[in-house]
Amino acid sequence: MQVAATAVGGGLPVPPMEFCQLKATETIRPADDPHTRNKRQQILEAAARQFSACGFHGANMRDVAAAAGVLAGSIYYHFESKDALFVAVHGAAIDMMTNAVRAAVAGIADPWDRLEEAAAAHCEALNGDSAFVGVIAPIFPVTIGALRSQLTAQRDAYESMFSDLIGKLELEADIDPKIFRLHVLTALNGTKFWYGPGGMAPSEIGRQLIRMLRRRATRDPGIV
Amino acid sequence: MQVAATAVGGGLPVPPMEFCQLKATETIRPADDPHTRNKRQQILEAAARQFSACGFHGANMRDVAAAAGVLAGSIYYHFESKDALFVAVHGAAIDMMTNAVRAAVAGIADPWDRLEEAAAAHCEALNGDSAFVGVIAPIFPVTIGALRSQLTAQRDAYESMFSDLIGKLELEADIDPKIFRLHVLTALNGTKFWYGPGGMAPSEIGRQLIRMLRRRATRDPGIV
Amino acid sequence: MQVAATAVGGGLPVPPMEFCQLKATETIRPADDPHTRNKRQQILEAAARQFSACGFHGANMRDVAAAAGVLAGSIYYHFESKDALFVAVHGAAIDMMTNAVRAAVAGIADPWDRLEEAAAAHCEALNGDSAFVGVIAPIFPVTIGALRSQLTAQRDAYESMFSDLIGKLELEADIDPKIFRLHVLTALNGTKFWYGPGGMAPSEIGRQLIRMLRRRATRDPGIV
Amino acid sequence: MQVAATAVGGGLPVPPMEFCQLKATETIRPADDPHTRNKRQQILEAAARQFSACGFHGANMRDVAAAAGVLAGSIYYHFESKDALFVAVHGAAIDMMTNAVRAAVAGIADPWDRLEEAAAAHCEALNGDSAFVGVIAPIFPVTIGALRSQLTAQRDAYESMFSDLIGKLELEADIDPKIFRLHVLTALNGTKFWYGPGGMAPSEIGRQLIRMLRRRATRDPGIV
DNA sequence: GATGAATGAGTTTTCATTCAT
DNA sequence: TATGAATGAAAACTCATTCAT
Repeated sequence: MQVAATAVGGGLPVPPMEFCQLKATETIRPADDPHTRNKRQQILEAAARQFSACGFHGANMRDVAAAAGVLAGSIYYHFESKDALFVAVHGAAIDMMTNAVRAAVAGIADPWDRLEEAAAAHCEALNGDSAFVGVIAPIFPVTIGALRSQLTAQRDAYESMFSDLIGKLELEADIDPKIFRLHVLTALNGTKFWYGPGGMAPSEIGRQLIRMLRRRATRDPGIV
Repeated sequence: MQVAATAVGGGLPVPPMEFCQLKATETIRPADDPHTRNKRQQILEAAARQFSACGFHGANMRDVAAAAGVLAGSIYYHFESKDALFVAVHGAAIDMMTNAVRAAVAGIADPWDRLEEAAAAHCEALNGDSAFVGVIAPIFPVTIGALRSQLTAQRDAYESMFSDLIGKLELEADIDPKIFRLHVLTALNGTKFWYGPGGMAPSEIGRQLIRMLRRRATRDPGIV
Repeated sequence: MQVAATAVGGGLPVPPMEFCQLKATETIRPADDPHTRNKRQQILEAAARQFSACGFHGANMRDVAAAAGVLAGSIYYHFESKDALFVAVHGAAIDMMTNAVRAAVAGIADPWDRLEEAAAAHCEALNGDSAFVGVIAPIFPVTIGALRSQLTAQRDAYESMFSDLIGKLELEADIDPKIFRLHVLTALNGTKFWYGPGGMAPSEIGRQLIRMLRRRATRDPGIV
Repeated sequence: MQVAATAVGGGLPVPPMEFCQLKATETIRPADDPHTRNKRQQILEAAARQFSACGFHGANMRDVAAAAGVLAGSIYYHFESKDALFVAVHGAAIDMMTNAVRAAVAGIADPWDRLEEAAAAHCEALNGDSAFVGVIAPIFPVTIGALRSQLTAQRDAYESMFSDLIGKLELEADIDPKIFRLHVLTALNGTKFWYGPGGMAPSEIGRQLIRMLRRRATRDPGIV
């Protein structure tokens, strides 16, 4: 199931609020759904959707529970607290993206090609069919102090992959690789706010970003 | 007073939570402060800081009030609701940024130079000394449905400036100007999540982004 | 209004549970009651009754609120938390007892007489018409760690009055004054569990305890 | 394992909360422990410790279960409800104390000596090495209505032993035997709130109370 | 006998909002 | 204009209890 923002007014659109407004019951999957592995997983997925759509503070446990087909109290059998649930979702999302990116770059040699594949995979995971990983992007600013260190730790390993990828590029002397990496990642994450179905495919959007940054001189020095 | 995120762990850092943890009283300016223009303005500024730091749902009226040196109930004389307060802050921020960008590009002819100045101004306003406009970036995902249309309307005029700026560029054929614009704006806004004092200046960070994207062929065709 | 335990079965009775079972509405005093000083005081009194009757964990904020004629949320305007409310009640109770005991011993010279008056006052305050001070006795065992230090501090001053009173007695050599004080105070507090109207007056019960302990040899050596 | 209150600040100390703060797992005895008789007994003991330390409302089934090495649901195979569990613990405690007191006074003739031995035994059982009987004292005030009659019934037999013991004393005419008994029992129970290891032994504390009350005239008229 | 998973009513607490003064 | 006090709905979380396995 895919929930995506539709660009409104042609500009940088405000993000999708569908879940926040959706009656929780509409998103309940029946217990016998073949895709249902177990309750913990269902809760994790429901939480991913709610956090994705509403942010940490905007999401509430009752809606998560309803979306997972359980009562609010039942979540606490599986997760210690809202914080812990968020950390679990975030960790799972990071894991998925790590796997996706790793698989995407495997067997590719050219540094710019590797980065392009990584960006495509990141964007695809973030906006693709599962959209489980939506938490990655939007919750940044509503994260509370207590969660910071845990989330940072989870992200570090993921982002070091991009550091490595970018470290292999031959960037112009006036480009700081760290600034480069941060701009790339935030632009990629930013797609969560404006991507909508019907337009360019997520992976292609990711690719475009890297192509914009790829200097012709580097890419195809002979012609220039 | 400036509150900025410090990059933690070398990766994409979680954003600054200083305001959320600051005792409200510490941010109260005495009513006779020479900088105090009036209560409405003070509330607006306090709200900008809180919304910036905590997001829409994470911020609360009592802290805004305390930071403005009034009681919670008093806000309602000046603003109809939390939503209205947010829209007012957002509108004021957009106005400031519009002015800043307009002033920055005035008198500059080259399209890429114009974009670079615009990006520098955007970044400076977002992360600079006043940082009033912080609301622009982080609260996207926690915005509730009822606010969407109002916020979108406020943004449209601002973003059309960037549309115009980018429309003047001679982009490669395989680059979609709309995707280009969205990537630029989200990357620029993303600086809110990782910029910290002590590193590169905000305006230089904005400039770097455009320089990364500026094709040598386009910028300086004679040499290539 | 007085709520007291009635001894059941002739033994050490379990304490009164009337308040726990009473419908909250039955204890609401109308807002125009002449005895009503203000809401904070009313909440304090209602809390004293609930904590007295049910203990710290057994009492709940909703019942306290209802008994004070406000909604549960309103309590938090006056008190930061349940803990803080309890500490406030406890402190007020200690103050009342301190005053009562101080007044009772004023102008009396004989050490045993002074202790007897103090015991009478303590018992009277604990079980008398107001019974506000009921918290003193029963909540001991349900006190949570975080409250311990605050409650202990409040008690120390009060109990040092008894230390002083007892220090003036000429106790037999084999009687430890500290053990003596602790036995006296717990016995006095214990009356909260078994005192009931219709029997001996509280002050007389307190007096009896001291008389039981007062050695004839000490009191009236000439006759023996 | 013994958990006792340490007097804090020199006054009537708030009671021990060690168990409430102890991680449940730390108190689990492995199932093959030679001291383990059976699960029911383990649950009873764990419950005694929790109720003792936290009171009826403050104790919770999950901690009792963890301390007994079972899951919360499993308790319900052995006991119908939390109330029933409490009644069982209370009954067992009363039985132990009854046996202890009966054994202590056996073969002793002098009424005051008999009472002194009974008090020593009561205090020893309450604060001694096993301290299983801790429930006796502190939960009084948090007992809920439904339990009253059952608890009272269990206590009656125990307390009638003290009635008998006291009935044999030749008390002064102005001392009411019932008041005397109640003061003695509550003072004895009160030791639970202030006794701590390192000071006087529990049995000696009990003895001291009786010695304080034992009139020299009555005890040893010839000498005086 | 025991467990894992859930329940649902209840807990304390928060917070946007109102309103008489 | 601003405040002190209150509201009431909703939040996160707890906990005794149930029940199929």
